[in-house]
Amino acid sequence: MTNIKDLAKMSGVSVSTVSRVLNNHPYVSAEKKAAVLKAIECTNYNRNINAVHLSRGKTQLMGVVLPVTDTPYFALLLKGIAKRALENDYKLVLFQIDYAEEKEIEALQMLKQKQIDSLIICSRKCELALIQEHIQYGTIVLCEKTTEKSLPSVFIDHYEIFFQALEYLYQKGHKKIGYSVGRKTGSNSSLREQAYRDFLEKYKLPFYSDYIMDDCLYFEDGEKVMQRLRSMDIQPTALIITSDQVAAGIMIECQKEGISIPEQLAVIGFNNEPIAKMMNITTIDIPLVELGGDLFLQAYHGYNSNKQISVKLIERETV
Amino acid sequence: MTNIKDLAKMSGVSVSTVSRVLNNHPYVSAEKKAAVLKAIECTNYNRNINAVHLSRGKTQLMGVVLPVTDTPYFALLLKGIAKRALENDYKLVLFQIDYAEEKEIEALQMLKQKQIDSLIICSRKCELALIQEHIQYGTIVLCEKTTEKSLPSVFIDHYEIFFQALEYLYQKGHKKIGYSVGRKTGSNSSLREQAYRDFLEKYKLPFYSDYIMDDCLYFEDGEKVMQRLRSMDIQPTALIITSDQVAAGIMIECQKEGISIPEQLAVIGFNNEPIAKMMNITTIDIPLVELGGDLFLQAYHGYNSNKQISVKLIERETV
DNA sequence: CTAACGTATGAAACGGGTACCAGGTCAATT
DNA sequence: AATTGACCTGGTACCCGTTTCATACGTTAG
Repeated sequence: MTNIKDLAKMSGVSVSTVSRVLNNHPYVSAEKKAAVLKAIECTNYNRNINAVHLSRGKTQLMGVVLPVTDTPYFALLLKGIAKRALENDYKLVLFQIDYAEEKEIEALQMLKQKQIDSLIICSRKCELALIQEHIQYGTIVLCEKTTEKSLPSVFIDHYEIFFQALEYLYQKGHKKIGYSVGRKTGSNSSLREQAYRDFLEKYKLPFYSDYIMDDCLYFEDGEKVMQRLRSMDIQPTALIITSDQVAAGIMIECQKEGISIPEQLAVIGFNNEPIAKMMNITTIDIPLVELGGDLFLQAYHGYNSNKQISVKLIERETV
Repeated sequence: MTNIKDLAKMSGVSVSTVSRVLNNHPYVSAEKKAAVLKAIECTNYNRNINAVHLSRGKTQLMGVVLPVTDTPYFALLLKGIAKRALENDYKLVLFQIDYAEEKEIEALQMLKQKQIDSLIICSRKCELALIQEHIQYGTIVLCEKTTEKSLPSVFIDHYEIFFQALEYLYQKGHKKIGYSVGRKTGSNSSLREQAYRDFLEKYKLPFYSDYIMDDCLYFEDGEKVMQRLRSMDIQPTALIITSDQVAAGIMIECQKEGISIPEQLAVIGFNNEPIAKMMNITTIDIPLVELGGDLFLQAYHGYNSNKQISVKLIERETV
């Protein structure tokens, strides 16, 4: 492998000059530049980027932490991030960590070790304090409503939108409302539960713990939801489902069983995934691709702001 | 930032000894080791991984080239790759390149520049020859049946399975068979078209160019397919759709329009995505997660083999 | 008793760039 | 004529580990 020194020797200039040519710096005469370029071509030279990284202390690499990539929520988020990364010549290091906290910590380590310049955490498991400790090593952007104002974030107010969806169902006459989430822990789910409890409180409705169903991420989880519903003494008349594909699964299941939607069961989906439009699912429109793009840009520029993304309910035919 | 020299000074040993401790090499006395460890703790030391990379010439980074991440095919492939990466302490650099050839080349560049140790190309746009040129810089694994035997690959024989699906439909009485693909170019699609033409040839069936529909990747493309079908003079009685989610879209569209499946239109999906099971779609089962895992392992170990993954038709209720 | 080997340690070369600083040329301004 | 400043170039410190080589000590086998 030829290196910058070899190039310098070959083209009869100093390494500084070669470096200038490589980086398109000014103040290089046309002849020397040509000589260097020729040497580069002859030797099929390529910079050792690790040396560049070491020297510069930057890697043009951004980490992205997410639990899975095969649900529309994260896939679309990633799509948005990747799109902006492409535009800005940044590479992404993917931490698909399946909610394993130690791998999350590993991502933080990589920031500390300068292997990545910045980090986007789409879904967090570790303590905020731990993240706080690491912001000195690079920008970290979260995708949640942080109470810690010092942490940058792009987020959706899940409390607000969830409350709004509940109110909407209530206005439509529903008093027994259940909901599903991807996992019960996690800040978004906490906010949702808070909204749910506050809603029940407001209208003096009873709380049934089995109305909250977790582990609902995939299409086929719709089946599971319907099974759980069947096992309940008092069945809900409406469901909020935090992913349209799960809602779609529910609809297909209901169709098989002859349960009519929305007459016998109302359903509100989430994310406004393509399937929701197709199946006319009433849903919460979340601009995930944009959101992902904003996450990238915030990490890229190192802005320390908390940007809220507004979302809205789309009325279709499942309520 | 403290570095290895500082540690050496602090603990009264040489940098070599510190390096030995850091890398768990033998031949370090207990006392010195303890002293170094103490210094590491006191200073909250972290290795500059870029220096390690430069020195070692390896990065523990693997590139993954794919056009998009938000279709089940690629999402599941990625899931399989990511799972193995997690197990083997490798990090992935994602090149979500939207079929932009120059970005594919960039990935190859990164291999050349030693920023990544190896590269998985899930879907290729550039010339094989170009890839060939780069194998000297690191392992490259393709996800296609390569005629160039010198390139490692893990693949599905799309010719074989497509022909098999066509035969299956023919046995069921279908003679007007259309199909959809994600994009028309690309080696898998070429193999499919070859199988299609050979099939028509075998049974002396006419070729209609509009029976081949491209750009079908997403759920909502099912709508598009049905629109195209409507515009045809002679409509096919059966379709092979290279993604179950598109097939699902077609089913939902047919349901809206009162077209019964399989009576009026037979459909074979692809991938055996979760939605296929749920909607009872006859499909080609492709173990994508495993396939992804194998891609990783091949890249990881640098095997230079061509591994074929076997797939099979799953009969359900859409044919 | 000595050769051979395992253990322990440090010096220094090496990986390959970047960027600051110093020094020089030449033309334009004062 | 002297000063200024833009342009050009090279030397070299620096980024920060890894690894090889040389050295030295203590023990064991022959």
